[in-house]
Amino acid sequence: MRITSKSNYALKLLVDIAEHRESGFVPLADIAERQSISKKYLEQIVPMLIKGGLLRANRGNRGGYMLDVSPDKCSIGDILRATEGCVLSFTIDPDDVFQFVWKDVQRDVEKCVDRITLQDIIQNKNGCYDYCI
Amino acid sequence: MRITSKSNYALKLLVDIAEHRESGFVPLADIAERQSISKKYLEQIVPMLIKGGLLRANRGNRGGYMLDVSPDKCSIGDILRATEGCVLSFTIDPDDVFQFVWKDVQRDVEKCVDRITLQDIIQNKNGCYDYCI
DNA sequence: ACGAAAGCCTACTGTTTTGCTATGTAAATT
DNA sequence: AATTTACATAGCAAAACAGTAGGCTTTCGT
Repeated sequence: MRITSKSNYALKLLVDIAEHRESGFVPLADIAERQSISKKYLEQIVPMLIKGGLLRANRGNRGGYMLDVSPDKCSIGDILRATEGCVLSFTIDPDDVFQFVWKDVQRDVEKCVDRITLQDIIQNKNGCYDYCI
Repeated sequence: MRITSKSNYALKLLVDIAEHRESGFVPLADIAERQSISKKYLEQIVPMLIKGGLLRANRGNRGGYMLDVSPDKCSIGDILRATEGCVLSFTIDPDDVFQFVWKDVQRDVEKCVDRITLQDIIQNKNGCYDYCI
C-alpha cells in the first residue's frame, strides 16, 4: 500500500484553506506559494476535491476556494476517496477465493482513516496522536 | 493505497502450504498448478517470504517449501512487509509538516493487518469477519 | 465595457512500479 | 549420474505517478 504525494498535497491545501477561512475565498496562487507546491499541479487536484464535496470554488477576480464541509466533518478517508478514487484498491479477480480478506482489510483501513479529521490535524500539528487507535 | 496481486499470490501460496503441511515440503510446481499461478512468477515472490522469515526451503528431489512460522503467528502484515517492503509506504519528505499524519495512518493500518492471521483466514474461508475491528 | 485576476480543461512527458516471461545455474536426493 | 527441485538475473510491455505546458473561460473591480 502506498500514499501518493497527491494526497499529501490535497491535505496541505485543505488545511491551508481551513486556516484562512475567515478571509473568504482563498486563491490557489497563495496556497501554492505558502505550501511551495506547483500551482499547475494543484489545479489538477482541486477538481477532485470539488467533486468529492470537500471544496467550493469561485471564479474571477477575488475568487478562490473555500471548504464545503466543516473541518471536523472532513476526514483523511474523504481526502483519499477524492484524490485516489477510493481508500484502498486492489487488482484482484472479483471471484477470487481470498477476495474477502482484502475486502476486510479495506473495511478496517477505511475505519482508521475516517477517524482522523482535518480538525484533529489542525489542532494536533505537533502530533498528539489522540485520534489513533 | 493499493494491494498488489503479488501480495494476493503470496497469501494463496502460504495458505496452500499451510494446508499441505502434513505432507512435508511442498514443491512450487504443485502450488502453481493448484492455485493456477505462473510458477516462474512465484519463484520471484518466494525469496521475499523466506527473507521475511515466513518460509523455509529444501532443494533437490522431494524438496519444496514449508512454513517457518505457525499459521497463527503469520499475519497479513507480515506478508505485506515481506512482499511490498512495508505495510504502507509514502514518498513524502521526511521533514514535511504533515508527515506525522501519514505516520499515524501507517501505524493504525499496521495494527489492522497485524490482527489478521493465516489461521484466521484458513478457518474463515467463508468470510466470518471475526477478526475485524 | 474592459482588463486583470482568478479558475477550468486537456494534452504531453519522463520516471517508476507492476506483472509478468525467459534463460540459465546450483544444490540435493535417488 | 540423472533427475528434481530451488535460485539468480535479465528483459519487457503496460500502467501509474508526478509533474509541465498552453490555452480558454468566468467574474470582479473600475
